[in-house]
Amino acid sequence: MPRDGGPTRSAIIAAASSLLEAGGPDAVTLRSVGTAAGLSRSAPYRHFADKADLLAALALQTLIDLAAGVREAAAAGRKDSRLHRGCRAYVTLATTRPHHYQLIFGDRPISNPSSAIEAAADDGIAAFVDLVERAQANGELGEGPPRELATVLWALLHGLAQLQITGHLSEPRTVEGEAGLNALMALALASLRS
Amino acid sequence: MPRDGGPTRSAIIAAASSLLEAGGPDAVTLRSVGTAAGLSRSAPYRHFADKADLLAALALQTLIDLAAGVREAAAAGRKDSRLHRGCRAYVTLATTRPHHYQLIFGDRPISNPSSAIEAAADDGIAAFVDLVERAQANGELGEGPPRELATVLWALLHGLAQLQITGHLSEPRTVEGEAGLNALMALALASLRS
DNA sequence: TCTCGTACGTTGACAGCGTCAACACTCAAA
DNA sequence: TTTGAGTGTTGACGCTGTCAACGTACGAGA
Repeated sequence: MPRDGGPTRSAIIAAASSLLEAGGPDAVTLRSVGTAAGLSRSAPYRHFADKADLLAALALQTLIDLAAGVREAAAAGRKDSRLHRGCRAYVTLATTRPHHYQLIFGDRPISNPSSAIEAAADDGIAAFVDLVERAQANGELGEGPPRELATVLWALLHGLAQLQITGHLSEPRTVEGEAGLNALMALALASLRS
Repeated sequence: MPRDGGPTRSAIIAAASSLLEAGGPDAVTLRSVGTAAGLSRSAPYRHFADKADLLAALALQTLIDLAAGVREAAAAGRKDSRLHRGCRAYVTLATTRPHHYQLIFGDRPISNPSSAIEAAADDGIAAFVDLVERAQANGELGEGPPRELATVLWALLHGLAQLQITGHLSEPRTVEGEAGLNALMALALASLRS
């Protein structure tokens, strides 16, 4: 019976997170997670229903961090527009921790699509809606229903990020490296100007 | 030592494909694939280096089918523009066989990113470049480098498809069902008009 | 103070998995 | 006829997720 925010539970998630970042999904076994958290192999079962449940918790955390990162980057700095800063932050966060990001969009359905995950995804969309509305207000984006436009924006950024993560953007196809990815994003935003 | 196009190899791929479509990635074990192909459990090892290699072959086939489907839909019918038909075909193909589609963008890197996969991805981009160039010619899309615009278009469609597959598009967030998805796509294309 | 239930952690065990080694058969080329 | 490559089989291995059984610490109620 999982207690909500116990320190052991957090330690387990942190251990899984480190293993995932360092070695990819294959490195995350319940045994290695237990060991890395200073526990023994099936201790995670006291805090998570199964492995999928643990990974879902990690995906949830990633989703929350992503939305927070977008808001933060949009609010801070003044080099270019809020819209650009927010979008760049999303793609950068995704490509910097590719395995975490892939967790959110992996094939195996998130075992507990409960309130928490739903709320986090809603919050992510809300961050994009905010970007869109402000961009529309200052003429950076054309008219249109903000919620739907925000979804399109999310899809676009997600597509770019994942194409990059999976290596489908490399030369000789289109672009190279982070600079190329940013250029592509700028082109996309410019095209959306309408 | 895998022979190129042997019938047994094709049977193994077909068996894996059926299992994947019917039961998702967890249903695809080398044992079940062997059995479904009328062979025994480690027969696939005569035709594929390992499981990842088999799945890569399936991903390759999916990528090829995808590009062909887009070209075909773009060429046939006259209800709306080539651009719309091609884009709708991509999203429909992706969401109709979600597990296959997810194979292409899964976390585990494709083991043999060899000429074949590269060529298939290149060909997919080429199909989108063609759509973009024709759309630019008749004013449906604004100016801009076709190759880069095609990549943006691919990213957008991929994002929409995968958001849909993973359930992130359902109400109460944005849209519901295939009709909603198509509406979203139309909105995106209209926004790209520039 | 004693008791007891609950949350937490451990070890032992199991079936299923990917994988490889050893072996067997088939059949075209020498 | 021999041979070698290609193709298939079974046995066995270590690793994995998972569960049952067991131990322990500790706060609440008698």
